[in-house]
Amino acid sequence: MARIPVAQRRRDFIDAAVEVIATHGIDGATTRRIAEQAQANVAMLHYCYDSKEDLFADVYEHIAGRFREVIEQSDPHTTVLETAQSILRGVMESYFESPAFGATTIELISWARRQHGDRGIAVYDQAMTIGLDVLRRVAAEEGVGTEVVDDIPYVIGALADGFAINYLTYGDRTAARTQMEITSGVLHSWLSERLHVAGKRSPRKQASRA
Amino acid sequence: MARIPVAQRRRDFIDAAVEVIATHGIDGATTRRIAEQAQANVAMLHYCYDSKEDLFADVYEHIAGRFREVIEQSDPHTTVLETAQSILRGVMESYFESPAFGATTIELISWARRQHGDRGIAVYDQAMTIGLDVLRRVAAEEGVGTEVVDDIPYVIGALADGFAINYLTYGDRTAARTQMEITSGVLHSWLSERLHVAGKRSPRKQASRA
Amino acid sequence: MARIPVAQRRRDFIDAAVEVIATHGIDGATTRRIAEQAQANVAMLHYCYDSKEDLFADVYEHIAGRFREVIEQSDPHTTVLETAQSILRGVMESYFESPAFGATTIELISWARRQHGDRGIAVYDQAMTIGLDVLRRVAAEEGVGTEVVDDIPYVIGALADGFAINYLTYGDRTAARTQMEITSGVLHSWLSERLHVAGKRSPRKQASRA
Amino acid sequence: MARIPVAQRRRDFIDAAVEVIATHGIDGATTRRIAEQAQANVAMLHYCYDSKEDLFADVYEHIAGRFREVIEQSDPHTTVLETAQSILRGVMESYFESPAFGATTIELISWARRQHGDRGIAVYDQAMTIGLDVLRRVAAEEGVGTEVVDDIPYVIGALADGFAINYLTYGDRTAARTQMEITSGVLHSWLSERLHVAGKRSPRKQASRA
DNA sequence: AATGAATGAGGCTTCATTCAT
DNA sequence: TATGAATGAAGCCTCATTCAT
Repeated sequence: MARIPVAQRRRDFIDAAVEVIATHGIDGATTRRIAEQAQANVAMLHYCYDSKEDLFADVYEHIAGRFREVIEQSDPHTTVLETAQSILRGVMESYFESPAFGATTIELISWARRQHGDRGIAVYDQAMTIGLDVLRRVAAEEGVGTEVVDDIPYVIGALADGFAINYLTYGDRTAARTQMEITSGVLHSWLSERLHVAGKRSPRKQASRA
Repeated sequence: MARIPVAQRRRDFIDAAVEVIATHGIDGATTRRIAEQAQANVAMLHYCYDSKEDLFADVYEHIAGRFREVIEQSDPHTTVLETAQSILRGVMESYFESPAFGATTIELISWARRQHGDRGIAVYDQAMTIGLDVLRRVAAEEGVGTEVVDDIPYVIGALADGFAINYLTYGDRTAARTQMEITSGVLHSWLSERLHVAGKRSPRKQASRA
Repeated sequence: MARIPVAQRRRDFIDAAVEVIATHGIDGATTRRIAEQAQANVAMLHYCYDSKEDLFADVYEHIAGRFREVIEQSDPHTTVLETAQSILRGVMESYFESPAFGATTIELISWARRQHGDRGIAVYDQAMTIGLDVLRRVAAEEGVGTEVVDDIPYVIGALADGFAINYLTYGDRTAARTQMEITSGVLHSWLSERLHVAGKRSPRKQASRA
Repeated sequence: MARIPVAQRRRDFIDAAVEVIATHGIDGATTRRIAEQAQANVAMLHYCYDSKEDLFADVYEHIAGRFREVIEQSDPHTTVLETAQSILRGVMESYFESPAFGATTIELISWARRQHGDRGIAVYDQAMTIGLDVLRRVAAEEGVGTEVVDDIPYVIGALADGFAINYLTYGDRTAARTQMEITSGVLHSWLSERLHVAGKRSPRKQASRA
């Protein structure tokens, strides 16, 4: 009935897919359910996307895009510590704001690993690389050796993923708020110590601490 | 075929399921594949388990059991810091030793959240509770206020889960070894600081630091 | 797009259909593919033809028309033997020149038999009748009894169809050239003998030889 | 219900497929229709065959097998002429006896050409080769140069295919009987002349006549 | 005359599960 | 205890066709 251009329809399907994946998981995200959620026909889905996998790839890009936004918005901060904190908080907040987004992210990571080995890594890597770039830029301005920041993206990622799994399992917003604080504190402790140690040495050449 | 008692058969199916879930994901873990991996018949599977879901529930318990073992083995340590470190390391090592175990865990967490909201929480909670008990016991012996350790299980869980996702995505053992060190270091920094702060105050009443 | 009159569009669709049927077979000849080949829109096809079946009926007529042309071009020859040879050769040459034409013919014969029992017969019959007319005219001029030629169209048809199937299966042009000679020789042998026998008898009443 | 072993079921499906292909053509031979004809379930079909294509491949072999039988039964005849006639008649009779067999053969030839280029050729070739072997053996016993028979299989094949198409189009058994006689006569005329010419030369070294 | 968007029907295939032996 | 055979439901996808512009 309502004649909607394909571009818009695609966006609808992506949103619908995020919702359905979050609720039913990757394997429960059937074309039927997604079409229903998008108030469309199963045939329509295949009019917009050649295959279900194509749709998922777009969902994947969509999710990755939101990560990029979150990370890049943390640019203006001045110190490495503040920037890292800002990125971690941004990511956790976006999980917090939209549990569907978080759940879908976790589901897609598994999906990507199985279906597209390299592709899954690529997007994950991309997020890491962008974070690293931001941090290095800040480090340079701060006069800190850029190698100091190399491990930070991994720690941020691990903490954020860990927070997400916990939040999604319990679904408790109050507890999640507290855990965001704790998680943030964990990053703060580690990074403060790390930067302090690095500061004592010559800013060049610094080995990663175990 | 050799007549195998049901109990043994069940164990075979659980092991087979772990392997298949790790390789093909939850959705790729079909009854056929699991039966094949267990060198059994599809009908046999339904002779041992009423439904696929029942089998998965058992798999879930099995995984939880292994976590319990890992945690409880960390009991003998004397300080809170050492105990926490030991638990985290133990969990990460078990992921590292058997990627199938790690992958299956991640898959099952999502599955449990969807299929058995409460049940998923129950098992997760159980692991947390056991960890907390161990830590409290140690804290009491160490003469530290037991509330200090309340947040530790969450942090250990988040760090371990984050490590697991990263490791499973990249599948790089060398990088994983390094990341185990980093992750361990993160816990150390946070916990040292936390315990130090707690020590300066009166051992009673201690707020979580933001 | 350029505004093309329906009549021209129809011709384009027919040509496109011939090409697509030859390549993908009757069942692979989808509206999409045909429209694509005709550089048109799927909806356009249904603007020109009410249904896919209608289009195929037109394709069928088109093919039949080409047969008529081939047969009628053999008119000027003077003896029955020469005329029959000319028709057979003409048909085989047209298969040889355009394998798409041959393949489509074979495909459509099956289609017509299934879809339009009578219609399929009609077109086949038409070609036979035209051939028969031509041969009778020549026979009359040659002073031979016209009944002698009654079976010739069937033999020509059978030999031509047999040649076509073989050629389309192997797709070997060199072999096909040789087989055209052989096929031609077969007709020659049979017809010479038949005409010789008929000549010896009274030109009236002649039984088909077993 | 009726618990039938897979081997038997497979045979049922093959028979059903022959029937359905004959009636609805290759493209009309859907799994549903075939299962229905075999009084089975669509899922049952996939229990016996991994895919529809696998079933068709078996149908193909089945058809080819019947051809082999027909050809090999013509072995005992003593002269090349009689043997060739016997083979041609045998093939035509089998078409005549079971129009479904004939129609399916024609349909499968197209299918094989499209789906399995080489495989289609292989079976066609096989039939030709077997025919050639039989003829050569007879020729040797008859003291005729074996090269004389090289073109005979092609001619038999072409005549038989041509007969089949005609018969299947008209479906007229009375006419078909007559046409079998005519077709047989065509082969007789050609072969007699050919053998006569070959006989006049030295029985060794003989070029194929155009 | 032309074309993007829409859809119900049906294609093949796989699934978890049950039945009969 | 064990296992071949059976099946309804549902998976993804493509088709011919129509609608609205």
